[in-house]
Amino acid sequence: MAVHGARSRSGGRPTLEEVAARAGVGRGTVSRVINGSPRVSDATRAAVEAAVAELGYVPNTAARALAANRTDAIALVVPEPETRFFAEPYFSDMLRGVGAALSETEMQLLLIFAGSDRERARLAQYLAAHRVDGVLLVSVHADDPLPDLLAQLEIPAVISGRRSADETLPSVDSDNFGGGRFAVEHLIAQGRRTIAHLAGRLDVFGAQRRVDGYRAALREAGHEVDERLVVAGDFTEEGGRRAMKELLAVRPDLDAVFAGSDVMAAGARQVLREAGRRIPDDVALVGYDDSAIARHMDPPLTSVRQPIEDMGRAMLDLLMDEIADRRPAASRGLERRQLVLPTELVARQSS
Amino acid sequence: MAVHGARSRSGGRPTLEEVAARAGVGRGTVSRVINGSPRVSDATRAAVEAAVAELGYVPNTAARALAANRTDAIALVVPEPETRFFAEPYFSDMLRGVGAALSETEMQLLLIFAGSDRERARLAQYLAAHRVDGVLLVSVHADDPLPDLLAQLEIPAVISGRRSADETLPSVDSDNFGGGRFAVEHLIAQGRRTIAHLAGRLDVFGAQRRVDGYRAALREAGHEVDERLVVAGDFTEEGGRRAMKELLAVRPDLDAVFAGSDVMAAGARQVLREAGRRIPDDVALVGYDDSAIARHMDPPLTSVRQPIEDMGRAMLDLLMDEIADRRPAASRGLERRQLVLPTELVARQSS
DNA sequence: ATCACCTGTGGGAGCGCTCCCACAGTACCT
DNA sequence: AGGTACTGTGGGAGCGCTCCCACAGGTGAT
Repeated sequence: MAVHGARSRSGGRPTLEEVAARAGVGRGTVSRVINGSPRVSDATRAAVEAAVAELGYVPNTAARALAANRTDAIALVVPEPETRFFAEPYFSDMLRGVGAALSETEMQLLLIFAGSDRERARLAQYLAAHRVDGVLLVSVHADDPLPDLLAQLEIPAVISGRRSADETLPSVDSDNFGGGRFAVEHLIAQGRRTIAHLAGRLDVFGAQRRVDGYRAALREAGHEVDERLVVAGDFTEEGGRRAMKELLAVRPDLDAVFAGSDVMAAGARQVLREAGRRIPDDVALVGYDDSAIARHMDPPLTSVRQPIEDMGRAMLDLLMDEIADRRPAASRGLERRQLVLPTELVARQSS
Repeated sequence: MAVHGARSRSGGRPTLEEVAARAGVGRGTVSRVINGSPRVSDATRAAVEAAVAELGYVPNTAARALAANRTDAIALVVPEPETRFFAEPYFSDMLRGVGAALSETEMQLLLIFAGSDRERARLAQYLAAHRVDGVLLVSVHADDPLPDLLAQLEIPAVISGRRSADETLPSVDSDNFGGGRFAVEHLIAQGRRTIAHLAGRLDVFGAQRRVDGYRAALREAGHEVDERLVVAGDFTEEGGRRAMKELLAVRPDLDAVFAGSDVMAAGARQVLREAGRRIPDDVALVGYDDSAIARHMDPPLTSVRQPIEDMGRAMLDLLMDEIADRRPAASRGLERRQLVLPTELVARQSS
């Protein structure tokens, strides 16, 4: 038994018990001080804090998680093939926002990719094991089974964007409708008459809303909406090229293009240039996302900016609320749990 | 005591004990099966596996961590203000490599930013609490105290790049010397005579090595090295502009520029264009990193590519080895623990 | 003085695993 | 026949916390 008593497997780190002995109090009292309980006298608290400092005590997370049945960790789940995700600043900005908000808490962040089937299976294991207290879901498609899995496991989750107009999960979205409208209003104000729209994937709700905004702006300005001017790309550069060629074939007289992403705008620019159209002289071009590509394009691309960092921050705040208020979910409405943040136009030389 | 017996705080998830009862074996045997011990008969193993499947058993990570004193988690620590990091594809590619390698293990990945002092303090807490089994260090400066802290806490770590020629940590680097040399050899092959170098921060070892490669290529080709042609930037666009102006003032006859990063090349391009130099006709331009910016620049930028994804993968492999082989560190040499991966030139229209 | 009720505190029990000792059973030697 | 050495198995002890019950000592009403 001496063997057991002496093994000290945790690398000699002090335990609660040792802190308690040092401070001359009981284990429970130290626990109370560590966890900020008010039911401790000032003198005792000071003594414990001194002992903690002297010993360099740091709580053992695993023991705490086991005893309290929580993990103090949340996951940011990216259900995309990672490639697309990193191509745009969307992800990094969001991560920055989350990170900033996170640093005000004791939570830690796990980054989980769930692009491949294999990664999906791993994720399901993680969640089933309740290794996180909550989940941030980024860029989820309408038919993704993940939200259902989360609901079934009763794991709090917040989604970025909405899957449809009647999203059921707590969510943080940006004003895609407004973004589309701003872009088109701007082009109209510049005197453009024939404005095309390179839409994103229409099964993405946000992309759909941008189209709605495009149409609304045209109508409000008294322009008629020619549906041939709306061609769906798939958010990629190649998709942008393809759609732009189609557009040019159908309406060679167009004098402005609003693309649903900067990457698609980059594809469109190539095609326009090859067709001998000057930007912005012959055709004005507006992108979406305000990414690095927009700033470095030639000419620099006018683009619609979403406050992605703020969205990340807001998502974390919402999630923390979800985790904290574990009352029966039905007792609260969705009103306060769905945010829509504003978008803005960043004008550059392409329009 | 009925109260305690019935509380089932883990949300009704099955425990090892329950699996054991179901399979008609002891706790230890189930543990052996779960952990892949060979000391279990085939029949028993099958019975346990059946019970695991029927019950949907998933091990409790916290309990395992507590009992075994390991966490099955590693951290990717980014000691940079996040901003710079995401601006380049470096980070995302590395993360992709790490992620790919990770999916072959049971480990989970924590992403930790340690840019601000506040974040640093948090990180120190994490590490002191041994919340991870190992650390991947990305983009560490020569004078960073982090590696020492890690060594002191005896936490395995692998670093990307080297802090100096005699790096002590296990590391994965790319061939910066070769990269610099390829760029300059390429320019010489194109018939360029006066080749300038926009260097990065010279306190970054990799940037220094690129300069060495630049000099070596010139010498090997019998060119003389004019030190006025080497100006240090700071990896930023603004730094690129500043350095390019300086270069143009000192040697207006230059006909090629090798920039230590694509972002600096973008800055240089602006200045060159303002000075009326055509690219590549008057001045050839080569960047470094082969980032998205390179592909979208006008004209598309020739750039040196590092196999960053492979580096990420290699870093994880090394780290797993470090975690596994916990023999006295002195018993192994550094030879097998420092990798240098090749770089290659991606030629485009700017040269 | 008696009771009720606070505040502050100590410590037992338990979280779900892993580790390891003990031991039954079998196989192979001398 | 008796040893020796495996292989496979069960289960006690323990990891370091949190939760919560028990209780001491004080305060104020009766």
